[in-house]
Amino acid sequence: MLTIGTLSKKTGTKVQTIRYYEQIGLMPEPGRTEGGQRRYDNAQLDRLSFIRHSRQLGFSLDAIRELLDLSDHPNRPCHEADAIARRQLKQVEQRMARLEALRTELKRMVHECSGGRTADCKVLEVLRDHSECLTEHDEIGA
Amino acid sequence: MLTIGTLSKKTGTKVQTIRYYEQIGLMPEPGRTEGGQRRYDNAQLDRLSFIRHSRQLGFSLDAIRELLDLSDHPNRPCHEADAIARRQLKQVEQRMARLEALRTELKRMVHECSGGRTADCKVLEVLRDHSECLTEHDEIGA
DNA sequence: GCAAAACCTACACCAACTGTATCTTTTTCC
DNA sequence: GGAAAAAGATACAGTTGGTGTAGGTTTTGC
Repeated sequence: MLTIGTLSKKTGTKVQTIRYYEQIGLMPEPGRTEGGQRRYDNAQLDRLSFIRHSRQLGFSLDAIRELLDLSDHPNRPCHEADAIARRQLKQVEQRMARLEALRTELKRMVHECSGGRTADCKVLEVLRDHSECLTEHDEIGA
Repeated sequence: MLTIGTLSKKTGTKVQTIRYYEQIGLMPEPGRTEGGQRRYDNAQLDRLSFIRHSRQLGFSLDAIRELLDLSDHPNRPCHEADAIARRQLKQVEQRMARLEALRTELKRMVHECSGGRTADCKVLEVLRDHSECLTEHDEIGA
């Protein structure tokens, strides 16, 4: 029987986060002691590890919910899990492409800054004047 | 004299977002008509363009606040703006490195999935078993 | 048996918006 | 000029994925 603190250490998840996962229905309600404290078993430890690992791979909580559901039904065809992973891969590649463009632009800004007054600072100039922009970057957030 | 809708179209910013920027003090309070509607001038259009362009480059609203402040004081030395851009560049490079690792892992997952039952789905297996993991990916969020 | 550590609930807060409801102003068209 | 439609106003809730805090209870270790 594991306390929430032990689970927290074993999975690298904050205690509050575990309670949060329970609240949103991602983790099942665990058993309680007489005094009302949560106690977990190994199945729950595995489930939380699965969740954390998936989060580290960039899956959204919704995607993880789907994956857990698939994992709970071993007789269903596998292509759904594969599709989720493929979707995720596509997203990651899109993000990388966008970041690559931003990196180019930022490098240019930094290299052109000669260290004078802000009045003729290239960094600010580039930000002020969109037409200086070499790349198309119309999506926000990374 | 520009309406908020015109400003919205010209900068590709949602109307609500413009009002939100005003609320958090990033945009100044504009003039109003008799009836209470906002009216903007070109200076404000430029400022909003600056904000949007900076957001597209991944700067946080806090960083943009600093940059706007620098931009408002042309006699200050430029190295602060340069430092902000360098910080941003470093962040972008870190994100790219992390995404690169995730991409490798996801590719591996997708390629190994043979399309059988979820019981022996490689995608789920990888997520279940952290020890299969080729990369170190302990930071979350991208 | 008592202090300290770990736990409990409940709620507020973070970024950076977006969406909704309800109402008023402005524009457009006949 | 007057009706209808488009655009604007405020205020507040919701989004994602958590984190932080306050104030109280339970468990553990010596």
